[in-house]
Amino acid sequence: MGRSPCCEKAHTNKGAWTKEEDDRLIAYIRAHGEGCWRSLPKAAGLLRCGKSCRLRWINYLRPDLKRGNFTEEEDELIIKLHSLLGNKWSLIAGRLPGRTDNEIKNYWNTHIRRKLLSRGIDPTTHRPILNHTHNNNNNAPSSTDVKPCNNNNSIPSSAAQQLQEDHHPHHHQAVKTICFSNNNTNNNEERKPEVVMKREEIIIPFDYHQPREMLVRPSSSSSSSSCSDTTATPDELNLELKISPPCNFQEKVNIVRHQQDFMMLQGMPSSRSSTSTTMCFSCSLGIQNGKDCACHHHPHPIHYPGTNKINHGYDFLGLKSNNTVLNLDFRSLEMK
DNA sequence: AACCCGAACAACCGCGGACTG
DNA sequence: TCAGTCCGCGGTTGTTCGGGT
Repeated sequence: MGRSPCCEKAHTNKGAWTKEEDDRLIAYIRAHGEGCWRSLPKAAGLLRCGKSCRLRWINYLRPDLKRGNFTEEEDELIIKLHSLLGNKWSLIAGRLPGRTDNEIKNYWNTHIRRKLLSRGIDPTTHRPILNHTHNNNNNAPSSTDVKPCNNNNSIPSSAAQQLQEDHHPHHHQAVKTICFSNNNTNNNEERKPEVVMKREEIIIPFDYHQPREMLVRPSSSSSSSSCSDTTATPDELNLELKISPPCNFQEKVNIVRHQQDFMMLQGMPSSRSSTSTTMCFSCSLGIQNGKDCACHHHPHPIHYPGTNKINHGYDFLGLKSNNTVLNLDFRSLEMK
C-alpha cells in the first residue's frame, strides 16, 4: 500500500538539532502536550519532520529522562529482559524508568554485547558459546557461527533450549525442535549453518505464579519440516508465543528452580544457591510491583484501577490472561 | 601535528500495526 | 472491507570524540 511522505522533505532540516530548535520544541510541548507529531513542526515553527521531533523529544528532551551511565543493576536487568524479550527495546525500556529504547539499544550494541561475549555468552541467543559441534555432522558449525534464529521479532531461543536441556521430562518430549541441518551435500562448498524449527511446541516455563508455558511454534506451512528437512530456512520461521495458566505448586517450584539454574548457568545472580526458598522470576527481574510478583503461593485477583475489572488470571509483564491460553504478541503490549 | 581507528550515540529510514472514514 | 493516514518500533547510518601511532 502506498503512502505519502511523512513530511515535506524539501523544506525540512536534517541532522543535529540546534539549541534553538530544542527550545522551540520544549516550549511547544510544554504548552500543548505531546501528540499530533505530524502537525507539530509547523505549529511549533520548526523546519523538521514530525518523526524527527518525536524522536528528539522522546530520546533526548523529555524531562523524565535519566541521563548518565547505566548502573550494574541496570546492565543485568537489560540482559535478563533481553534474554526473555529479544530485541524488543521498547518493552525493555518500559521496565527501566528514565531510559529510552534508543538509548538501551545503543548501549546494548556498544557495551553489553561485548560484556556477554567476554563472559562466553552469545549475546543473541544468551547461550554459552561452545566449540563442540552439534548433531552427528562433523562439519556442522560451532555455535559461535550460528546465525541468530531470532533476528528481529522472536524471542531468543536460549531459554527454550536451555530449559529443553534441563531435567523436565514431561516437557522434554515436546521440545526437540532446534537442530543444525546441513543443507549442502556438496563437500566442496561452504557449509552454512541453519536452524530449523520442527512443528512442535517449545514450552518455556516461567515462574509458577506467572504463566507457566510459552509455546513457540512456527505457523508456516512447513509443518513437515524437520531436522533433516533441507527445504526450510530460517527466514520461514514464524514464531508465535502462547502463555497458559500455571501448573500445580510442585511443578511451579521446579520451574522456578529451572529458571534459577538457567540464570546461574549464565552467570546471573540467583537466589537458589543461597536459600531454599524461591524468589519468583518477576522479583529476580527486578519487577516487584506486586501484581507481577509471584512470591505468594496462590494467585490473587488483580483489580485494575479506574475500572470495575477484576482479573483472576495471570499477569505477565503487564499482560493479562484468564484461564484460557493467551496468545501473546509482544508488539501489542502496552507498556507506557 | 596529522592521521587512523574504534567507541559512543544521535538521528534517519523503512516497515508494519492501529485507527479512521 | 478497504484505502489512507499516523504513530511507534527496530535496524542502520552518520557524526563526533578520544586514544593510539
